[in-house]
Amino acid sequence: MKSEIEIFREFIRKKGLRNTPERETIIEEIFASHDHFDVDELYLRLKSKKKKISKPSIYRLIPYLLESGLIQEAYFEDGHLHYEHIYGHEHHCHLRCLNCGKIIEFEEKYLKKVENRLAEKYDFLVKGHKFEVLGYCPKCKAHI
Amino acid sequence: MKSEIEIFREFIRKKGLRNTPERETIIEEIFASHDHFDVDELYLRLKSKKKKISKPSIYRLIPYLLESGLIQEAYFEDGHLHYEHIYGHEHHCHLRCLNCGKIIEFEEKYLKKVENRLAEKYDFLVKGHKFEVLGYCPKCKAHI
DNA sequence: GTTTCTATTGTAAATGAAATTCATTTCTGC
DNA sequence: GCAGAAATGAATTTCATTTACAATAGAAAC
Ligand SMILES: [Mn+2]
Ligand SMILES: [Mn+2]
Ligand SMILES: [Zn+2]
Ligand SMILES: [Zn+2]
Repeated sequence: MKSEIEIFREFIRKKGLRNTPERETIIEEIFASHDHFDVDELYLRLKSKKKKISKPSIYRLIPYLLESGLIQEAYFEDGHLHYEHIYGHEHHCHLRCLNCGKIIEFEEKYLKKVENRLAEKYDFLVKGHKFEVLGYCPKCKAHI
Repeated sequence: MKSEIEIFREFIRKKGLRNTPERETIIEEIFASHDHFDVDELYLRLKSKKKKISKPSIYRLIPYLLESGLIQEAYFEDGHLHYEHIYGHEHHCHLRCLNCGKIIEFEEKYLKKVENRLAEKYDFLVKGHKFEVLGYCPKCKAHI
């Protein structure tokens, strides 16, 4: 299986664009962890490792990572978007704590059937779904 | 069944807050239509009806409408939040066109069972869920 | 290797949604 | 009416994201 960076290099070449050390650095940092991420947090992680990457470079890269199928938008929280890896990851849903943001991932195969039923019923070309269950985690529910 | 405005008056009184003509005007406008809405669109609707309500008054009212159970966040699209009525509405999910924003609402009773299973398995206090199916509507899928 | 073309970069400025400040107004209970 | 507290609108601020622009640097052609 190809690595994320190989997928990206191929994608960027096919589009007739250019790869750069900055892009490789950002991608390396994103995929060094398996966690969800947001732009600011990623920027600070790079900064703390003395990698001088500007925020616009991150913002400009994200649409390409989305288009190449390496990441997707996971959820909108605290006023900004959070992303997650998808290349090489099984599709999954999120159980999210409304207080502390804790995320638990789970599978729910039935939803694929719902997609198919809707596609037929409403003549939609269905591309996917997002299923989020919201609530309070064990720690937080005690204090609310 | 109580009207939305009655629910709101009761809520605001119980909190020891005050109702105002501005709030009544905003609430009247929100519930005059059954559609989803966002702040800017609501502001413009009020403006076009010569109702001089400031945007901050709308932004300040929304947390109370959420807290009182009259509305909820529906989805994040085009850089801002969209809301929907919930008081007197059956819970439902959304099929959304990624191109034109068209929304189709549908029911999926099975998801309540998923909630219960997760609550037990992960010791969460579950408050609800969001299930969005994304794709392209009949009109848009022809042009993509 | 050099040239040439143009995508990418970082800095700075601009946007736009949402929140906040503050002086003024308006409720509400006494 | 009066006092105290809450709400208002205009203006300002904040913060995420985007854009402008001049300098830089891939990469393809020579
Ligand atoms: Mn995830
Ligand atoms: Mn709806
Ligand atoms: Zn929590
Ligand atoms: Zn459409």
